[in-house]
Amino acid sequence: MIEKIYDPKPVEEALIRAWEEAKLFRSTPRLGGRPFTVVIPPPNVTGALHVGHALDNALQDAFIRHQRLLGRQACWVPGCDHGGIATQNVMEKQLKAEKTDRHALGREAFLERMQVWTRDCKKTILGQLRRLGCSLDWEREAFTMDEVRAKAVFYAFRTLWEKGLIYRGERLVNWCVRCGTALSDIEVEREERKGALYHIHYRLEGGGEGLVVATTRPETMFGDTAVAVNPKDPRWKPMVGRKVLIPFIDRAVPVIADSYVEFEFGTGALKVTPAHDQNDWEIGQRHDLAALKAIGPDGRLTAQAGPYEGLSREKARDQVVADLEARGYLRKKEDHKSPVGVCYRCHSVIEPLLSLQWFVKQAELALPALKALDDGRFKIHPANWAKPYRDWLVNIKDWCVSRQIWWGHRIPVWYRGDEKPVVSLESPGAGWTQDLDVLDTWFSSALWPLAVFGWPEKTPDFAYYYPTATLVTGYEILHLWVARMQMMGLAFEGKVPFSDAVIHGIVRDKSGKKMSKSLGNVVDPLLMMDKYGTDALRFALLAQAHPGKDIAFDEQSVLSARNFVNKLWNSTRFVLMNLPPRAPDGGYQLGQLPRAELELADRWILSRYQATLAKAKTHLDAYETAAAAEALYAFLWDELCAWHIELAKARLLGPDGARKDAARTILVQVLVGTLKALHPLMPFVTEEIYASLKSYAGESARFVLQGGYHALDCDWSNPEAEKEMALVMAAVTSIRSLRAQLRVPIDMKLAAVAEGPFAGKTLKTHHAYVTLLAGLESLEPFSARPPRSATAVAEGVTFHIPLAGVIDFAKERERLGRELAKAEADIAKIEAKVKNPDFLARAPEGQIAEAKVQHEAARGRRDELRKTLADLS
RNA sequence: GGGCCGUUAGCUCAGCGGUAGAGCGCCCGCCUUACACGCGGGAUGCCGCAGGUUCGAUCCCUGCACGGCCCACCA
Repeated sequence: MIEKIYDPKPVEEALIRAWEEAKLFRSTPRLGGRPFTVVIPPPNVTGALHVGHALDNALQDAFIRHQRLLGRQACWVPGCDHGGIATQNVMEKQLKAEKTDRHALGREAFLERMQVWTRDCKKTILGQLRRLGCSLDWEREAFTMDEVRAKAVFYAFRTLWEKGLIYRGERLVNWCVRCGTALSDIEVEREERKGALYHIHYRLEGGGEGLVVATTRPETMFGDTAVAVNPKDPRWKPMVGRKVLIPFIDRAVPVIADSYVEFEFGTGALKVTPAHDQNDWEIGQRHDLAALKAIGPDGRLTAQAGPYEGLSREKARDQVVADLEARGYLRKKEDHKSPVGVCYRCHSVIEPLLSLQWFVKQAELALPALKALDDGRFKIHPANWAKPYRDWLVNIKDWCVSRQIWWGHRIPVWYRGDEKPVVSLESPGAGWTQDLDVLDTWFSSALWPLAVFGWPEKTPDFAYYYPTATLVTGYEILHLWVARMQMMGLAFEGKVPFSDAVIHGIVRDKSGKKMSKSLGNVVDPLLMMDKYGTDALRFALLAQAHPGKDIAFDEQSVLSARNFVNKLWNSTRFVLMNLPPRAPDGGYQLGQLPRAELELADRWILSRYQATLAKAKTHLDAYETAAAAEALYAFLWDELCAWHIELAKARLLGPDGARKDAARTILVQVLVGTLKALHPLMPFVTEEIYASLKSYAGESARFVLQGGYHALDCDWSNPEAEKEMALVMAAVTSIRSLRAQLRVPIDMKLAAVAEGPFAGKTLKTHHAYVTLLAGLESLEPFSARPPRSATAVAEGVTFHIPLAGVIDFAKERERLGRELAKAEADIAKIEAKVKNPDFLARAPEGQIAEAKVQHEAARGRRDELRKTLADLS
């Protein structure tokens, strides 16, 4: 450990191996205390991990390590999700590149290929999680489609079926033409697309003017089974009850009255296509209309469309519009923007399609989840996500769970002729055929916290680890996944599957845009780790992960974090350089310090140290990594390194003895304590450093996690020392500022004279601090102002530094002028308060007293500056 | 249409009732032996707009504007 620069790669590799060999993250059921259990949001086996995963898992790892350091038994379960449509799409792309497709391959062969792909992909993903430093219990690896999970899925399906909560029926569903499958409502995203509103003339049956409907989807008109108008619309009232003819095919449909229709929109007349529009479907239900399919599952027009049969939706629209126009049916075409549903996996436009699907009834399942939220058994962090979560549960609709793809859990229902279907994992016997569909991938995901512990078997693991503690995930799957886990967990076991959900934001690119392959703005976490080290990437992400907020990811932040890692490394290097080769028996302990005799820098840093550890703990308890990171960063860099280490140097370089040992003790203890506090955020460098420091701290644990957080031997908080040190710091800064602004070379040692109300005490006790840090040669109490001197005014103390022949006094006057202006601005602000009778009458006493002190101080400062300026003129 | 979040230094973002903060960037000076992945110093802000509450508001309340996200059946 002597390199000037920390080299992460070899350290990380060695530690990953060491942790795993020591089974450091292994958890088994044991007596006493509830464990802190977390299940990983299983990444889809679609490829490699992205920065979003890095954030999600870094957060979980931070929380898990934090709990372990607090002494809690913790368990973090790894695994992957088979990822249904998403994964099948990846494979289909591969096949396409090979100029073939899944149908040519056949179901069996296709699934075999999927298995091979899955195996490789899991390996990649879990390897990446290892590299990220994730303290997962590797022996618990689970997969949503492995044998144990398949049993859970079957059991869940059967139980819901038996309770009458699963049914099969022909409904209007969201159909993705490209993926060739139905989707649930929440798998449909809305996108604003430019289109047109077409005004189309429908003639009256038997002659007559008829009416004009307005539609964005003329190609669906072959599926029309009515035209609807508002019952209160005087324009169309006479038409109600008559019949109009669909252009080209001349099929007659009734004009009906339904209050769903808006007066103002379009022409006030709506063509009703129950088989291809949700609203039309509902109107159809109310009026007992037939649902005619004009578009098939392949996205092409059906025989209903007569001459247009076989055309794709898109081509049909163009053709129909052209023909309408040619034949004089098109009365008007206006630009129209409307939100259309698109597939969340492939972004092609969703076709509402009438088809036979499996559904899970939701209303009944949602109630316990609502109750758990309302009575606080389930908490969402940050809390503002609770409302959208709640609203969704309240307005929940039945969940379409069947998918017309191959990759997934096959629906365990078997059919034979007209017999009643049988729910079974295996074939019930000869002649039975299984349902061709598979279950929505989110069905198995919803069971994840149950299934990873062997449920529905009553395993010891399940008894011990379920329910879990905290779930960490992004807000984009709050409904898709979080809500469904709550529903399932409560439905099957009567307990919330996790008591807390931590909802984080999305990692976006530098300019705030969502990362996507097509935009080419994706950040590869592996590349970041290669360049800057894992700790740097983790720290950069965690330091920006404010609850629920998106992160605009800039590589610069990783570089800053890398610098911070190096800062920690070098402070350790410095401390080690100043320690004897071998640690004393029992190490350096704070308890051995002569408390009463500690010098200011020590009392101060211990006070700050204690406050910082408390702050970091509070923030991590509340899942706020950014605030914890900031507190530790500021403490280590701006307090420990910038001031305390500088002040300790004198003693460390001096003769052996009690003073040196005190300095060593404090440095060792504070550094080890800080490093442990940082460990959840950056496990590698802290582990590495701990190994070389622990003996000096009198610790024998092999790894940080085994040692637990540093416990303080007593209360080191010391407001007086903090106040006094602030004075020293202000004094040093003011002299440094003077030097810098007047270009006094750093190696030129200055002789100074100090005066002021606190000067006596400050000088006497802390003479050495100011002398050392401000580059003074001598510092004498004020007896008389030396002639031709520059002046540094800090709060409560004024330094006069003779500099005749060194500096330009015109410049000094200028500088003092700036200082004076600042002082006067301060006074003005404070006076506005102190001279306000209302403030004096109504503000709390402490505030008034404080303001008066500030006022006095500022005035003293101003007077000092004025006097000095006068002397120089 | 409903809801949520944001609007603070050039950029990215903290702070959320008592004289405006960080990181990066910028300017000046330093290889001062832990660290140039560093050290010292400096500049920069109508804290979105308008009202209100308060002795006092960047912070609380109400409107408004702009941006983003989620939900939603105007074809």
